[in-house]
Amino acid sequence: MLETRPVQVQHLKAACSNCSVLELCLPIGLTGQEVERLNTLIVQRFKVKKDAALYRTGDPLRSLYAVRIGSFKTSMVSVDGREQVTGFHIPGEMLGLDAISAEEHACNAIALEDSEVCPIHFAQLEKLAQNLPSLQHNLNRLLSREIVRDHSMLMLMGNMNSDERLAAFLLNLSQRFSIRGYSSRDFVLKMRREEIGSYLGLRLETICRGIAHLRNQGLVEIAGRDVKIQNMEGLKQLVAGCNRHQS
Amino acid sequence: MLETRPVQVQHLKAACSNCSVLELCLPIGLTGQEVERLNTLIVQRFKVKKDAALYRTGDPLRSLYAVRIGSFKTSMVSVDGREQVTGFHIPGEMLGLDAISAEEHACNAIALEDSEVCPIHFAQLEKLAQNLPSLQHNLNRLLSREIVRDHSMLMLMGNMNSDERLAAFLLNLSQRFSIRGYSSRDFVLKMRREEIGSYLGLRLETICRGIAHLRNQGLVEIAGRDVKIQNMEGLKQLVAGCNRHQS
DNA sequence: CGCACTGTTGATGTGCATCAAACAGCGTGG
DNA sequence: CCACGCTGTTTGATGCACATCAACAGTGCG
Repeated sequence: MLETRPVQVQHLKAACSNCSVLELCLPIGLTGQEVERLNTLIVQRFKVKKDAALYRTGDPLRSLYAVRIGSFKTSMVSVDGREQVTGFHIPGEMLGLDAISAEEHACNAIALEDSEVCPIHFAQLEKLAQNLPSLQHNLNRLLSREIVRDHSMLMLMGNMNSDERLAAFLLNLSQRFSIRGYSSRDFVLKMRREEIGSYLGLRLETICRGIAHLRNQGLVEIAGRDVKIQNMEGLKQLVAGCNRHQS
Repeated sequence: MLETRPVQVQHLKAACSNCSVLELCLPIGLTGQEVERLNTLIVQRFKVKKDAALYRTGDPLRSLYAVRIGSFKTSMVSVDGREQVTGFHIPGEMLGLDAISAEEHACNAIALEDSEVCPIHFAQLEKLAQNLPSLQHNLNRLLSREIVRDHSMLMLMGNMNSDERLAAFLLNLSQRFSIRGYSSRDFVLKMRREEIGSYLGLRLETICRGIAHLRNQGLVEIAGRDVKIQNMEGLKQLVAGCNRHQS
């Protein structure tokens, strides 16, 4: 399907090698034989119903999870019940990286729709990675990429106003859908306004108003959860002042 | 200086095995022999003058850096010049983890005072980690811990008011100094009010006012950059509603 | 169909940003 | 030695962006 696919994997049936999100998760850059070995880690994929938890804060780390189908939010909940959404995850993205630190999950992962994941047994993954340098390297990069992403979110929370945050959010989703092979201009939000708000450090009403602002500027057309981006460049300009740069 | 290639740990002069921050960085849990091998990665420690950059955004990743003496801030700068401080780093803490992702640094690291670091050549570290499972495990945990820390910051930015943020900041520093063997009630801020503000998503004036509030409540005594925590429990209660918990 | 959930829009309030001014510390040079 | 400028801190006055409160409309599911 893609040129990044390693050789002779077409007969593998159950895991990474015929997984549609192959190139986005751990196996990228591995040879067919190496993928085959990674394959052995994956006991069996499973489904998670909408609104069900894939894991919860404090659950012991058994596996990392690659999202195959559907989408998830990860969130922390304070003792007084306030939720902070820390991320949204679409197919091809990894869940559970924050659990490696203390060997227990540090957030909740909730399915935003009926979804399916590839569990990757972590202890076995670490063991296998000892013998597969490129697998280890990919895991390192995956962890580091999450750190970079979080730092961008801190920049957003610290320096952007509400409209800029919303624009940045939509652009980010757009890019990730694009990488996945979906339309970058036309997609569906699987999360509620309140969850977007929590993620961006805003109230749900502010999200609604931000949507209205972007619509009035002709940048997007958003009806309910259906998004059409009408002026990608305009959106980028809106966020432009806040991107990091050299020096 | 490329001095010794010693065989026994007690003879080592230049690296991990006699480093005062040994237990906090990568070598934790390694055997003496393993530390010796890690040792070979460290070409030579070096000093960074106050206000000088250890690295800058876009610099190629050569090494990770363990802070030995002094302190650093890491920050991203937007094209219109606004700075977002993404972290402060004291001795025993690692710098440069966000560079693994793209093999170039994603932020600036600036010394807050005259400081000293241990560079750890990353390519060699990865290679060595192939043969030292516990070293690889420590690196994984280090990366994951940074992710957990960033998620806590997102919670802070999304859900806490200015006084709570400041209290959380002081408590966090206090705990880290405590781990390092320094006083948890009595320490010096090496950064300016403006940098604290950037880190917490607030203006410097708001930091000053927050300090006044905490002082008026008898929680702390802060004069310039000298901090004395007078009511640790009170500070914790102030932040309490915002800590993550099970479920 | 009806009820619960989600989203939209308006009116009002407030926490923090912004603007402004004074002060403290500190090194420099007359 | 003090005068001076520079940087960093503190405190006050004012304004604004977003939160909060409230009413209502749209959506979907039992």
